[in-house]
Amino acid sequence: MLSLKKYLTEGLLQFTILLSLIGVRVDVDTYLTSQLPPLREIILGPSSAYTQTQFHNLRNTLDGYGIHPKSIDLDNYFTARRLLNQVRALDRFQVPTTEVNAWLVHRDPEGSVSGSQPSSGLALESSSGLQDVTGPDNGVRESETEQGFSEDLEDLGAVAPPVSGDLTKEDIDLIDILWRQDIDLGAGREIFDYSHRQKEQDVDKELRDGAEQEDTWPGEGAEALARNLLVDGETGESFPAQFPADISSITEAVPSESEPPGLQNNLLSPLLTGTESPFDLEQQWQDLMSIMEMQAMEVNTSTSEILYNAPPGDPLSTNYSLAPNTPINQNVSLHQASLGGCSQDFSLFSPEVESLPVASSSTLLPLVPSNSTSLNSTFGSTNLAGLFFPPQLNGTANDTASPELPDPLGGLLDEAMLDEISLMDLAIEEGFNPVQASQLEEEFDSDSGLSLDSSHSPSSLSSSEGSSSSSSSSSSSSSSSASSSASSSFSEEGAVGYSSDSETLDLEEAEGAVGYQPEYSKFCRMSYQDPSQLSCLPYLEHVGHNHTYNMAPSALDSADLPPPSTLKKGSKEKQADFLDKQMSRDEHRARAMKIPFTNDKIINLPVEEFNELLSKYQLSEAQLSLIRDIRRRGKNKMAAQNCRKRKLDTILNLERDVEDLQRDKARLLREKVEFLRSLRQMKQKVQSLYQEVFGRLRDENGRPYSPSQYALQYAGDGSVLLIPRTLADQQARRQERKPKDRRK
DNA sequence: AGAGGCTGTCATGCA
DNA sequence: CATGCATGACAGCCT
Repeated sequence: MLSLKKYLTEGLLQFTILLSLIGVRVDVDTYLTSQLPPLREIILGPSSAYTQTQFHNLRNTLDGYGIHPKSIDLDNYFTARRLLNQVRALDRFQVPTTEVNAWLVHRDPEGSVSGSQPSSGLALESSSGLQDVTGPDNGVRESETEQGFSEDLEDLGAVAPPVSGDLTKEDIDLIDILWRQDIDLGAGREIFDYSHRQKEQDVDKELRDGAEQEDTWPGEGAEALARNLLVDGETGESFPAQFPADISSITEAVPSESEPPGLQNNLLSPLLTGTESPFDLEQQWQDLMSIMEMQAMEVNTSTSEILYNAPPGDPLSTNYSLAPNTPINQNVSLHQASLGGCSQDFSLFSPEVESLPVASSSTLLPLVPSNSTSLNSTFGSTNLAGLFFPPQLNGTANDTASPELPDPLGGLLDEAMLDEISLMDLAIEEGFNPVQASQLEEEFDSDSGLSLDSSHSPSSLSSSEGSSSSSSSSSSSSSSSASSSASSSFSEEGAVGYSSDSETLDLEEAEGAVGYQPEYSKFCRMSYQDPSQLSCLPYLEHVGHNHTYNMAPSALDSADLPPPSTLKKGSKEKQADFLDKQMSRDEHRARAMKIPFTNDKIINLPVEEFNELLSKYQLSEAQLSLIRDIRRRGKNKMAAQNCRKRKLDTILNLERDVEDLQRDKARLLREKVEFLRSLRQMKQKVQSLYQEVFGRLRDENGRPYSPSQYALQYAGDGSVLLIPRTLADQQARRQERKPKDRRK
């Protein structure tokens, strides 16, 4: 009853804490009275065999380490593991927060520019947070508030994770509601991880029609182009174009502008639709890992230049002044440039220029170079001209619209992949593989649902622990309650201990000579039988190798008790025989040699006392030799047991470390996917903004610049320059060589 | 009967 | 050098 009460309390507490942490209020009384099945399981005790160990969880320590698998204290171990797992699982909900906090360190407080500055329309700098870029919640807000986008280029790297702290109350409520709904459907918490939510939303974006999409993108539901799917040149992942809201926000920041309705379509014609071929998951995993490593370097080298090497000052407060030495454009400043309507701007583009953005039905992503310079590589260049102008704008671009090479990451980062990542993560985090998970699921489908935790520990699935956790090895047919009582009494009595001596041992003293004392007393006293108990078990067969140390006395009773008739016959003889058998070889030898003290003393006494003891008796040389051998063997026996225990602990720790590392790996991978997704979106936005700004530039005569002749480029001081394209191309080539040289 | 696990023991090295 | 500990290897026993 005590354990039952503890179990109930523990289960309810955990459940309540869990729910409260995610914002769900729990009225325990209500549940108690309503007798919902899961809670009834908690109250009355689960019937699943997996939860048997919970019953003898009498000492609930939270260390979770150093538990010998053969120890009956595995219950504690399992409980601790389960609690730890649950606690660990709690942080999953908050992971994005920590990430964002770390990334926002890069934010330059001086880098932002008031939205009133029209030029800052490059909008890389408007005051709204980058969080607008990513995250379903943020996506909603983006359309709602039309804040445009945000942050200077230095912050581009910070776009990946959502700022949980920025979640509005509505968002949180929505999350809670969704979670509660999905909990009923059996969805795990991971579903509500940010990546999952984003995944879902992305899936929605891809699969749903416009009507459904309005649910998540209320602000842009009317814009059909918003449903255009863009495929990232880097990852190949298709995703919905988000420019409409962004661009409209830009145009709001430019008061003199009226937004031509056709512009967005021009800018945002989809490159590809999200068609992915079936793929082998494992292969993709390997590909993903290798590719990501490569791309990590690429991103680090390329994006960091443009994202983080930008001058700390406001790049746009001084922007648009032409480079003084620019041979052709020395008189042209963006400050002086008049901003015309976008439609006009684009109509004034050269035919090559127009061909791309206008052709919304084209399979080529506008602004994404289809020649060798992919968006990924060009984005890293500080040369915005090489960056954002489509190949059609370049001199070479018009030659052949070579089909865009599929990005090796394409398809790997799609939603299915993300799901797999999360699945794997789930499996790892829960401590068992998916097969086991499904098996467990089946079992708990037919049994108790909430008691699954006891088997989350991978080690709990091993057979050795199955026999050690309870008395089930020999009396497995006994009911759970019976076994629990048996094992509980067993554990309480500590009936087994380590000594080959049949004498009553002072265990404290016996263990005093052993290094691993606390654990050793629990786990390594394997052969010791209390004489009082031995008297009840006169027919134990294995004297030297007692493998029954895990069994409860009752189990031993039932297993080893002879028929009553034989027991009645000469029980004293049998008892003596048993005791005789129970003695170890050394004890027999000691008895044969008439050693006047116990083997336990021989083994466990400190050297001084041992020598003192020897000096008290007149012992022959043979006796002394035997005594020393007994002492040596006894100590070595304990040492061997310690050694084995240590070895086992090491293995278990390594196993745990592997799990942790796998969990970290999956998490990092997930974060990376998120980051890449966000980065991709930012690239698109910067790209569109480039076109936006460039299209509105006018020379002294009020005419637009030809994209084939001019390009925007970042200068070292943070300003944005309009330079001739030939110059820009040269610089771009130089930029491309640098990393190669570094690699050499 | 054989495999595999558990235990004790020995040899050896180290402190 | 004696002692204790750690550990690999081996054998015996058990399931």
